[in-house]
Amino acid sequence: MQDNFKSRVYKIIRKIPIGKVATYSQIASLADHPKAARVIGQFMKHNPDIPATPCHRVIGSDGSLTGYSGNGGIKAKRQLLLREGVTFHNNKINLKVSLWKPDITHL
DNA sequence: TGATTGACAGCGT
DNA sequence: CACGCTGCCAATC
Repeated sequence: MQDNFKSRVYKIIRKIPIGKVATYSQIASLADHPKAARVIGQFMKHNPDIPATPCHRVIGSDGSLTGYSGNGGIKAKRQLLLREGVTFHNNKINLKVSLWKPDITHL
């Protein structure tokens, strides 16, 4: 188990529940590298564990879809999220409703 | 070892 | 509101 930034990112993404989405920046922040949002995208593109890493649940800071190397590209990504119950607003996701909340450990 | 890349973010126009 | 440029970071070639 390496504490590589990469592995950590994957772990975080795997924790994203269905019907929710997380932003690159947010994941990067959870991975202790708030500025490394771009790197997240690179790991996603490589996507070493497609079934385990729902990269389609990772979106831009605005709630807009970016990238996606899958078949259909952005369109497919949008469809996938819609299918999971994410509320879209034109071409953007309603973060107010669908943004994933990283483990609320305390409280 | 060094340089380039890239699925972002933020600010300015 | 839409588009463009710059800054940042780790991985990959």
